[in-house]
Amino acid sequence: MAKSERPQSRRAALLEFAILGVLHDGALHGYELRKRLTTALGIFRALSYGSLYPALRSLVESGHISETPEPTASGKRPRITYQLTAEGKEHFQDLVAASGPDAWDDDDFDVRLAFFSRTEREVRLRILEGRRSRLEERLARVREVSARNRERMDAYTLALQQHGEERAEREVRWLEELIRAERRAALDPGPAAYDLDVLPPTRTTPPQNKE
Amino acid sequence: MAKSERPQSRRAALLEFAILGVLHDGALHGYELRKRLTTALGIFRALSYGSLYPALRSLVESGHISETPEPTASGKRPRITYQLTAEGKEHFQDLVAASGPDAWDDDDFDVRLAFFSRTEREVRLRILEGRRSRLEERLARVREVSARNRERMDAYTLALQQHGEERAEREVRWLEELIRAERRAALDPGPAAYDLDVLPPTRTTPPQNKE
DNA sequence: GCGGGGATGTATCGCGGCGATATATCCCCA
DNA sequence: TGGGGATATATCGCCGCGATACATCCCCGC
Repeated sequence: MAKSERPQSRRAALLEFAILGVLHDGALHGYELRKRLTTALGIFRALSYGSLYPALRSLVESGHISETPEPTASGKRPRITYQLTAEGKEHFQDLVAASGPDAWDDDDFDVRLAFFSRTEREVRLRILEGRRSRLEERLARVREVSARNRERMDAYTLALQQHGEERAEREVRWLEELIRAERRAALDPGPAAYDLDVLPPTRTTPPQNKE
Repeated sequence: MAKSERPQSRRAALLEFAILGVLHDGALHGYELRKRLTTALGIFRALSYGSLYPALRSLVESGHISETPEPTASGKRPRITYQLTAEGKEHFQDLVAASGPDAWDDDDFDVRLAFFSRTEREVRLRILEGRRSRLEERLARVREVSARNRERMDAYTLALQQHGEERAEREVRWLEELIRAERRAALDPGPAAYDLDVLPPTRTTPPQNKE
């Protein structure tokens, strides 16, 4: 197996994880890969090529992906498609199986969730619950600050504060719904019909079609 | 007036704006200033000294703030307090009066909102409305993507997508409440009892005290 | 059929923000 | 008396991001 080249910063490690995940179902070239990471998955809102291409190069060097120049007809403009190697697949499985203590940070969590359908149920539950308690800690801290100097705050700061709290509460409730669904699916029909379609409609607002 | 030294990157300009705003009601030293910017205001979640001190230096050089070493009793450990200069106050007034086309970006908006009580009503309304349409654009884009490949998405991506949509919808509603309140206060009791206590309770969930 | 504009596509560079780290003082408590 | 934690100032290196460059393809107007 190729040497693994510590993924330097936490940010870069996350990006590499996301790349492996996206590449896991199909080879892509950089441009399309970037679109998947930004538009489709919603993760990495504005990913720069100045981050993407170095990350791809690093992954090639560490042997997790390989690049193949694709000759388009005659002999000009070679597009480069990237695909997972066997080591890359293996490495992704390792990463997706481990729920490190970072898996519930904001960015990390979104990426982990994006690959939940390739994650074991046990790990999914651990991540969801970790995320929930992380969120509850944060909420408690915010509430405490808010209570301590409520009278010193002007109306706008107060409004922002309350909106923040409400958003956090909603996310906790959303997480609890996901957790319940996981638990239900884990016990309900025995080990059959795995992984998909286990979620109830998560929409908590009535099906209003506004505007 | 001192030369103004273009604030380089957008991020740095935002930080300088926030510093001026916080310093506007009282001189502070760096450590406390950082706490205000992170804990209290919620903006700049994790502001590094590697950003703060250079920004302070830049503001001193441009003449917007001044630093005074504070001798603590004998002759050791001089704490440095920073305060606005006349130019700094003036500059902050200019910044708070202008609603540039960036005022409705995520980070920018939070900072602008934090200083709303020192912002004229007209500008407040423009910023709130700008933010709302920005959010609606984003929501429309997300919805469109979501509709285009709903069947290709697994249950988890779908759940994440829906949660994101719902959050955006809520924020739009929250903004509309703020806008209504501004409009009401602008017409209602004539020009008296300005600026504060104009907001109704923004909490939209019933006052449940959970857990 | 020609040329402009926009999407597709690969690639690099400089600037500056951030995390880590160093250093120092003060104060509380064991 | 010394360890631990809050307070406080400061810097450094790494690397992520925005800008930019360059090239191809294709559609549309005229």
